[in-house]
Amino acid sequence: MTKPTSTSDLILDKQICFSLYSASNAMSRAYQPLLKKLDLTYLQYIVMMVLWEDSTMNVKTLGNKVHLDSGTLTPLLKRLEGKGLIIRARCKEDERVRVISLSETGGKLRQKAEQVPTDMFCKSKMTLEELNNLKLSCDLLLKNLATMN
Amino acid sequence: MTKPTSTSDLILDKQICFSLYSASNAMSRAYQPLLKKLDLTYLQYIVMMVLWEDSTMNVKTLGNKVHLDSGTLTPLLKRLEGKGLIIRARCKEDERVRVISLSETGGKLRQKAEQVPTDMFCKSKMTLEELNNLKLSCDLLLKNLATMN
DNA sequence: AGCAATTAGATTGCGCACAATTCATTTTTG
DNA sequence: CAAAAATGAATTGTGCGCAATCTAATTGCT
Repeated sequence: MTKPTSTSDLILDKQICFSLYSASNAMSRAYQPLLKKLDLTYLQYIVMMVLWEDSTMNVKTLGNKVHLDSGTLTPLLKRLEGKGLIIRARCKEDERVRVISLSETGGKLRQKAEQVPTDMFCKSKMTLEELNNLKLSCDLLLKNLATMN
Repeated sequence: MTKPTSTSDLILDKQICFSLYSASNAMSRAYQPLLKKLDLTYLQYIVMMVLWEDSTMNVKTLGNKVHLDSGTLTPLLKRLEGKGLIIRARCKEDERVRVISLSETGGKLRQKAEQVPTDMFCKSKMTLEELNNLKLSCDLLLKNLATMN
């Protein structure tokens, strides 16, 4: 992940991954004051966004969309259920499957979230080109790292 | 953080931050098999790297370098001390200050880590240009988000 | 000197991430 | 059709991140 074949690559300032990691943490921190108004964490916001697009979904499908597994999602979904934003039902045809769906309250929350992306765009102080390039790079890296062992 | 002024910006595929977040998670996951040989987590590896560059440092300075505070670092440093990789001393001149220094064992671990950056570079399957651009974008975003409230 | 303000770090509590395991329910197969 | 394999989700345990609070030591102020 660092320019190879120098005296040593174990130098913090050379670490692309560390930049990525720090930027991701900073991003999550920057979201927090905006999401506090919605009483959501960043990941909860992401999950709600998925459900605002498609209001019913099992845990597996959701996990594929957000690149996370039940170990992370199950407790998170229980919390969203506790807030009354989603309903965690069982699938009649296959009792193993947990069907997640948006509740009335959860649907209404969408309006309050509409301003969040614009606010974050302003906070970033970056141009659309820069941000789009960043997104393309991240998507490529994600894809390359996913198709491994 | 998303292209503004469309019907709705609350679409997962438009979310730059979600790409960043997912790439960061994937990166951390990809490091894990490499770092398992060193018995280090990703953040522990980063902290060790800082100490391999400069073997003695207080918690504050370390925190500034890795963009994290004592809430994260104190327990992590205790774990590294538990593994015998670092020493957590007190500063004689100012008893509040915790002086972190590399132990003999911690210093020796550097050799085993030398191959990690190259291995990660291969895993990324990206060019140096792409990675450098990604790093520049991340550093810029981090800087812009840091200089806020 | 004496007290307030500041500073460095530790602690607490919550919510992720994620590997590993477990459990229950299908599905496959001999 | 019964045993084995696979699947979807839940559980367990560890280690972050981070806000908020706390403690102890130092510095500033009068």
